[in-house]
Amino acid sequence: MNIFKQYLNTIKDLITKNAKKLELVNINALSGITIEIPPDKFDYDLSCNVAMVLAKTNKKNPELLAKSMKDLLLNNVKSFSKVDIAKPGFLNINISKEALSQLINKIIKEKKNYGSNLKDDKYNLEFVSANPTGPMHVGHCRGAVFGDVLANLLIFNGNKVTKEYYVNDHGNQITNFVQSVFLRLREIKFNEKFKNKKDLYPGEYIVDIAKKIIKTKPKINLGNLDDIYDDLHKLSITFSLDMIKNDLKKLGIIHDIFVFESDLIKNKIVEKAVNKLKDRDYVVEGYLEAPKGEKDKNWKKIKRLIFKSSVFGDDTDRALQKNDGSWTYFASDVGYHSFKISRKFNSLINILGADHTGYIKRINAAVKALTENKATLNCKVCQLVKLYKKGKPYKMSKRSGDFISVKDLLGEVDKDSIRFMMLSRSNDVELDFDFSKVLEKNKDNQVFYIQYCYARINSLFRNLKLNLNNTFEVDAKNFNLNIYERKILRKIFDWSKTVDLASLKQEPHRITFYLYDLATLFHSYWSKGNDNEEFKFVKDSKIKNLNSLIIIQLVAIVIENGMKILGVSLPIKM
RNA sequence: GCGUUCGUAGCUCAACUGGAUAGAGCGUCUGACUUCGGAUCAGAAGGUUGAGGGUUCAAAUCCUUCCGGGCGCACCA
Repeated sequence: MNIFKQYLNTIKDLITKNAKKLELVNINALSGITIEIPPDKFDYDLSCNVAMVLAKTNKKNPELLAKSMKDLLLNNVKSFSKVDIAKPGFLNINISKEALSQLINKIIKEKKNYGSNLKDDKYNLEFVSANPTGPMHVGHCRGAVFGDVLANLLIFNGNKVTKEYYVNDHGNQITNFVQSVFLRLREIKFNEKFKNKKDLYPGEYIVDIAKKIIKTKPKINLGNLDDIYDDLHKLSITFSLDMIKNDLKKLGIIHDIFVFESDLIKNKIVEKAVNKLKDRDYVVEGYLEAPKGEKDKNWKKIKRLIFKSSVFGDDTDRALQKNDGSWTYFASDVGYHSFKISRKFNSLINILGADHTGYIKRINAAVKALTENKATLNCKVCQLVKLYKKGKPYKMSKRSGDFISVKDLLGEVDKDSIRFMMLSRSNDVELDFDFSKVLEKNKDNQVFYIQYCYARINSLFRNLKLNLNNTFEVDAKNFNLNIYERKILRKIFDWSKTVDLASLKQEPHRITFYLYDLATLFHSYWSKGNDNEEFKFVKDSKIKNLNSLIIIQLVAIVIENGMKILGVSLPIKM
């Protein structure tokens, strides 16, 4: 249930039907009208800009138009008890008591689904996709949480989502990785000291992988890498990926599908995708210009397949083949995206780290070329995370090189706090994460603040010996809400809109901000009873007004729904 | 240099894809509570939304030119 959409349609219909009466010639602009909660200082439930929008296209005075609309609304919409006009031409509306009680009953009925807008799209969401050459670090962590929560959000809003991880298990870096594992194996078996050469992976986690390989295949023949390469490749990737999966699991993240680059190549999916582009005349065999700026020693002028991505707005055309004729990373990714497209999603989403911004145009171009501009690919970029401890930059890395691993982070902070903090900023802004703050139990700590709000509600129900999960009916006869309850109720109505907007813009951080605001309203109301007897809602261990209790229950319902989307736990006692 | 992204209160950030007097938190200054209605609450001060120009009833938001920070600019992944 979304009351904004509901009443927006009511108003639109009414105005369309009465266009003549209102002397409106042009009502095309109706698509631009919105309904929202008015600013805090106005004591109204809804606010609509319709008069201002239509005044423009019909060359009318907005305030006069608003006046005639006001009468129209009051005479025709039963649920509106009051309509006023504010300065430039806003219509401010109050909903009648009867309608409000019905709306509340509806929300309580919907409960766990309240806020969902019952969309029905099929999304493909690719996220994390960290190279299996090493452990996950903090940079991956933000994208991981972002992707997972975005998936939860879209699912909550009614959609189907496939969560995918693309495993780059092919190419030079992987060859180097497997070679590093091989050398570590020899180190263990033959006591050959591992010498760190350029391009090899020195990290100690390679030793762990080697140890696991020896455990599963004690008799592995370490004479020559080439002889065992395929086997060793498979084992190394499996164990390395296990390490990543394990970190993800601790963060509460589980992917539906892992797609392996090597499989795409083996099964000719890359080749077929490139052929498709060839058929459409987006591929040429030719020469690329030498890269400008720094001179690249390895650069050779060789005839190769090139994708004309500049046709679709990319800065330059992109190579599909390397010097040796094998596919580039980009070519594989074209194959991967063609594989995604073949599975008929309405929308593809890629979550990328900030260092991949430059890649977006290229892959977008590929998707456009593959689908004749039909499919939509949306690349969301997560900016950097900077870690702090007590205000000082946090640099700790026991064994993973010069970055902080997720494992290190999980040793310092719990999963709930990490998840919440990763969404405490919009994704396109850098994030400072001071995790000493997250360990405090006060207002500084937003997770705590929201959890505490929920715990308080539970404590109230406990004291009243009532079950929070019970369904209560609004007492419509005595329906009088005080100003704090009205504010809370309006915020509750806003929940479905927040969910919808966050889904539409693919911005899960809106959920965290919303929940914090709701918690603030609640805490404020709660403490009113300290100053003023009138606002105490319990007397002699009994609830004074059932409607107050229901408002509070609504808060609990929305917090439950919201925290479930975030994947953050909600203790009933703290 | 090119691309991209951001620039909002002393600090960290919001702002419903153009709406009303631009909102929170931290910090500062006041006050309430002295404890399971508990780890909070109330109030005050704090702004030319980086700068200029444009579009309109209405701009932090759109266009444009600058200034400044991040990221990227492979046949790597």
